[in-house]
Amino acid sequence: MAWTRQPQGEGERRGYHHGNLREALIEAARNLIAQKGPAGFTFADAARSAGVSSAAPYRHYRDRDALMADVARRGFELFEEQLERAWNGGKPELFKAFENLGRAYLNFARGEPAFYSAMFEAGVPLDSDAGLRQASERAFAVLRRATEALSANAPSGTRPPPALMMSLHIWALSHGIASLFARGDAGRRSLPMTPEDLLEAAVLIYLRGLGLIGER
Amino acid sequence: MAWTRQPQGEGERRGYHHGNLREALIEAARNLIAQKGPAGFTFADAARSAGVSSAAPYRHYRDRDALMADVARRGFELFEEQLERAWNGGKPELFKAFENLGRAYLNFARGEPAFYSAMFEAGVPLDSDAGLRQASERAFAVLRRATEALSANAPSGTRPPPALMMSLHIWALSHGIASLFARGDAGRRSLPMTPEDLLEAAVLIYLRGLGLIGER
DNA sequence: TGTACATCAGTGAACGCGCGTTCACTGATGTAC
DNA sequence: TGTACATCAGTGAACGCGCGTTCACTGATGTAC
Repeated sequence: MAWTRQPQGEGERRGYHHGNLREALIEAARNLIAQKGPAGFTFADAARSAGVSSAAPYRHYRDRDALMADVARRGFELFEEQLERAWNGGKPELFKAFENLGRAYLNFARGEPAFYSAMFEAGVPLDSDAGLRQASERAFAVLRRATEALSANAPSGTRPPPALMMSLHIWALSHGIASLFARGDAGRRSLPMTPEDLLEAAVLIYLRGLGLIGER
Repeated sequence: MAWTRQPQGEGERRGYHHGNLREALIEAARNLIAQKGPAGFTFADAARSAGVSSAAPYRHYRDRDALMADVARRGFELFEEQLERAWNGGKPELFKAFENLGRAYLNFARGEPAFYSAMFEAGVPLDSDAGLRQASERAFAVLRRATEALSANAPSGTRPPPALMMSLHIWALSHGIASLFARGDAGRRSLPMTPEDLLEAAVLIYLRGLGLIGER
């Protein structure tokens, strides 16, 4: 295994140079946020948790905020990846793929509470970093493409609904349900059904309201 | 003005006893959060900002978390009040009142970013305090009553939709739009329309999907 | 209505601790020849 | 292929600062008689 420059195995002893400290700091922050909330770690904590001296992070980040912004960026990249995989180009069937997309949103909030709060709640300004904004936009673009496919597929005779508006509605709906009921941390509210069922029902009603699916 | 025990005017000089430190600490926290984000203040900050020594808050709160929980509780109380006033018992007309309710949700997120993040994003566990949970439930109950009125008003011949589910859908939708596009802090995303228009359109489509309003 | 006393809600000084940040340094890596 | 050197990414010691928390205290308020 010599084709990666610094194969940093879990148990391996590292030398003077860490080799992948940037990644390690993001990973450390992610764990600490998951344990203690978005406010629950310091720059020094992250260094300690990555196993380096408290001065080392300054080689990579200006301060804690810069690290947080990078955590958010990584979060959006993973988010996009998971949404993309769930949507899968609309296969095997448009509505089924759309449902998978919604589930992926909820799963992300549940499985990655640290990324989720860094991305949406920690108060990281989107324009603090160009890469962050782009990553965020790319994730939303997956949703946008999906609603475009649905809109283009509107029954003949009906006017196809505007895809941008649809995607914003679906985004807000998924986001609301994820934030209130599906998040994987202490802020989650309990619910007399699964978040997935709640979301699916809402989407069905919404699509019916648009005339994209028939009456019950 | 002697009927309140400690009329604590803005410019007035206070004596040894503050008289209303609890309120002042909540107010201080609210301002500090609004300025510097949910993580942006310390217990000592709050004391300083309220004009008391750093030991004084311990007479009222065990620690910062307890103060935050109380901020969230106050937030829910104000939220309930504003929602209730907007709904106004469904007057003058059900759908108009329902629209007002949605607008009040967005207005709260916009006008009270500090309360909003303490209530929904700061990671305060709802069951950290019984009063907090109740305040949260009372706010939601306003929404619940509104959807019940709408459901009870369903056109004859159609089966009235379940009000609980409706209220959860509307809540999630409002919350998603508020969190993503209407919040009054740095996390807000820009939008090619007003959040109000986006929400109104979504609600109309949703109600049409439920058969509560006719085709366009 | 006055007085004595208990209780309450503040003060301010003190403490230990860990954070953020800087600095001269050093070991490891990359590269020019 | 070796060697010299520049660059890079770490160390660890040091610092000042402010936070959280405790404590004995004290001034103000409430109340019993």
